[in-house]
Amino acid sequence: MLVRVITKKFCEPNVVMYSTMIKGLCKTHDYVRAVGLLKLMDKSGCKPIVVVYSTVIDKMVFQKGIPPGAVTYNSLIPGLCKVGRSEEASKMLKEMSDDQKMSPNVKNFSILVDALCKEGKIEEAEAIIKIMPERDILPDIVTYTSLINGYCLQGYCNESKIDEAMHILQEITEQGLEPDVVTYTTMLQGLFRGKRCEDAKELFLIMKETGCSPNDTTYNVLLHGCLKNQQYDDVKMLLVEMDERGLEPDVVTYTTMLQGLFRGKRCEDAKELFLIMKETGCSPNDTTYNVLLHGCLKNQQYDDVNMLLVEMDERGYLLWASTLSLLQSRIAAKILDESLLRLIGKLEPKYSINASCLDT
DNA sequence: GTAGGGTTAG
Repeated sequence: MLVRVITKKFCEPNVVMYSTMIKGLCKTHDYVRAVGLLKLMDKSGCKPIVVVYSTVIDKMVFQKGIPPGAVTYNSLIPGLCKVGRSEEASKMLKEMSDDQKMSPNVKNFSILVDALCKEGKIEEAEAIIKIMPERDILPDIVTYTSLINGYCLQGYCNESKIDEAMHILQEITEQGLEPDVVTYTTMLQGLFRGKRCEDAKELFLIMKETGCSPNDTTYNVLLHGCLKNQQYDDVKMLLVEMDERGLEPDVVTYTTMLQGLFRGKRCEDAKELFLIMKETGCSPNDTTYNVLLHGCLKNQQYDDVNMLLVEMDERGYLLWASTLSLLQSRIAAKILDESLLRLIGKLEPKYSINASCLDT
């Protein structure tokens, strides 16, 4: 296909190239290829994907009135969900189920369930799950994980939804479905969201007892949850476990931890963690340095300020406005020496017009 | 087809 040749030989195709090719395919009613190209475009991270998706979908279904085949259905249902048209996806899935020649599978249904849950339409998602067995399709662990996630997302404003998520987890386990690492991680995140740290720790133990191995996402969720809920003493424990399992926190996880420790006024722990981070070969980035500087300044820890500024300068990192103003106020108050101003001047953010905005 | 993340004044 042309797009593969272009990608291989020259460069990533841009949105104009994709759209032109997709339009051409639609003209010849080759919707299967058009949808295939849409998927490729989506994967490549081309931005206005939602608009193109909607255009193709409308051309196919609503203008031409072409009865979609199984392949088209399977591409269209996730497409409709992606652009927030889950009601149409729902209707399409019903049509598909009613058609004797086509048999939607658990994947088709799960995509819809997931989309509904993310839109907050839990009841509709549950209705879908209920009709699945009538069509001889059993919801699997992925289907239920999406449902649990749906409840957990609502737990932001309604903590009782977390209980409902736990209840579902218990129910499906009793039915003989085995929760996997994604299910547990989803539930753990929900429990932390509802500030239920003890329940989260207990579930984490159960998870490991049942032989489900936590992965790096699980640990990131745990670390984040513990720090947000001021459970500082668990951090070291979790880091040791990660190490034992050969998992390593990345720069975002370290920076999150540093920020959490500073917020809890655990400056010594934060400094120690920064050393560990460097020793393990995880390179701090500009956010890490700003978080560190910000944390030190707010906690009246001035010994390392000069060193951090020098390191930022060596790496070509800039100061955030908030960090800069903290520095300036400390200098004005004669807490920090004026001689720092020369260095700070080099690290001040410079504002410029982003040329790429003018490209299109 | 399912889970995660860092900046925002005193």
